[in-house]
Amino acid sequence: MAYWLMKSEPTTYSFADLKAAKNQTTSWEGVRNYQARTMLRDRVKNGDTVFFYHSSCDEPGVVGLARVVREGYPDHTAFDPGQRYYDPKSDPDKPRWFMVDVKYEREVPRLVSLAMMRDEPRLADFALLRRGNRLSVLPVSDQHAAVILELAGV
DNA sequence: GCCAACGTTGGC
DNA sequence: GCCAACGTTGGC
Repeated sequence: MAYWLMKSEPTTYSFADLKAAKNQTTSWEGVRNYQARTMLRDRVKNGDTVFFYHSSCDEPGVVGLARVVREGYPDHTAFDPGQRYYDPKSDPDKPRWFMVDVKYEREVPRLVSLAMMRDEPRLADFALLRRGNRLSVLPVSDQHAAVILELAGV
């Protein structure tokens, strides 16, 4: 099983929103970056663990764990002109964007802030911490995942 | 609100 | 194919 980190702005969709969602599950829609798209389509698998990361907020960091419960399928929000994530170039017959479903797993005993991760030498080469990183879906190695879980008190 | 770091778009 | 302009992300 692999580990992933997925970013969400809590004002848009928070970990609490996921916990309160129907079946505590949501589709991870709206990813409009090709690198992230390819991961969602081809690499994210059922049962994988997701680190739920809050971005653009008071204390950015990993706030909880989720699990992948449905593998990549077309992101239909790209087909609807009324939607925020509409993309006229995505054709239902040849979808450009993909999403997965994730399910709430647990909160972490301690929020793992971005600052904490930056201070952790064992995370020095973690992609999230690289300058200018803007990917909203990131692979997390087993080694990095173990460190994050340790910092989280899991 | 500022700004660095990208990604995308479109003229040529 | 190049590259300037523009838009977005996201920390601070």
